[in-house]
Amino acid sequence: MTTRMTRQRAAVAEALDQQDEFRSAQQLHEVLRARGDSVGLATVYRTLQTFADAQEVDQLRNADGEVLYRRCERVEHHHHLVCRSCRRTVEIDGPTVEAWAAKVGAAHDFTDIDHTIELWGTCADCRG
Amino acid sequence: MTTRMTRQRAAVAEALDQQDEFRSAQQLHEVLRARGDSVGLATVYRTLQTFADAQEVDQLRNADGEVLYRRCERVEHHHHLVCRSCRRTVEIDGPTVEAWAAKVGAAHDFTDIDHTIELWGTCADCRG
DNA sequence: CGATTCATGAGAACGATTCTCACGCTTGGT
DNA sequence: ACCAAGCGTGAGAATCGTTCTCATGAATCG
Repeated sequence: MTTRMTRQRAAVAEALDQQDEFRSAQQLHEVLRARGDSVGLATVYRTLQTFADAQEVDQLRNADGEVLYRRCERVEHHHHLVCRSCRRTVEIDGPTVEAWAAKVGAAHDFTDIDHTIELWGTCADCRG
Repeated sequence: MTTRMTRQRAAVAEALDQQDEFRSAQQLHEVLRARGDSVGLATVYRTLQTFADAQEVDQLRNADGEVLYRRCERVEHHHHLVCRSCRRTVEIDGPTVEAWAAKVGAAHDFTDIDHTIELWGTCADCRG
């Protein structure tokens, strides 16, 4: 076996599902505490990392360097357009960018190309 | 006044110019120490931040979340293709991606679009 | 039911970065 | 050049997100 089902993992998964936007491990920990499903902070971190490794959640860093997690609609590879202020997120499909990234990498003889492509902006609601 | 010229700032700028690849504040601090131009770590951090704010150096985060700095050839906006292992860097021009990012942002009614687009790969030399 | 072994949690440890604050040096004006 | 004014500096403390430690708890398999 490699992954056991525990009360904690179920709780983190559920808390994650209730969120619409990207959240930090600490925020999710707080959500869990508020719900009464107390889970240790270290466990929240570990669980999120496990989910991310299994590609069950998406992960990105905000400008402050904090890691944020979110369970996205689509499982396939995609990018995000995130509101700087409320974190409202739009999942983006970028076949053009993917191709561009691959081409640029090949052109310079780099392999195993990986790309970090995220868009940040201010959404209509946060503009007043 | 807002920016004074000090021995420390000159030293950091010079150390930065001697580097071909992206370096962390701590690495640059070490470079300075090795050269004999001792500068406090806090000052290195502050100075790099100042340079970055003035867009005199480019800044990005590696997978570990560390911030890396580099004085690039071109001053205009561009992206980077960086070798994961040796950090060899290629400056990339991405008019297509820029346009794509702007269009996607507008399509979802987000303003002040900012994008994080960096490519990571393994360069020819690091492949053996 | 038990044994095995992964998972958990509290707190310590870490590592990068920022802050504090007294002292020093650059600068602009004279 | 000389000085006053105030930004810049540095050593170490403080932050803060994240990871590690390790004894204890609980899924899972037979």
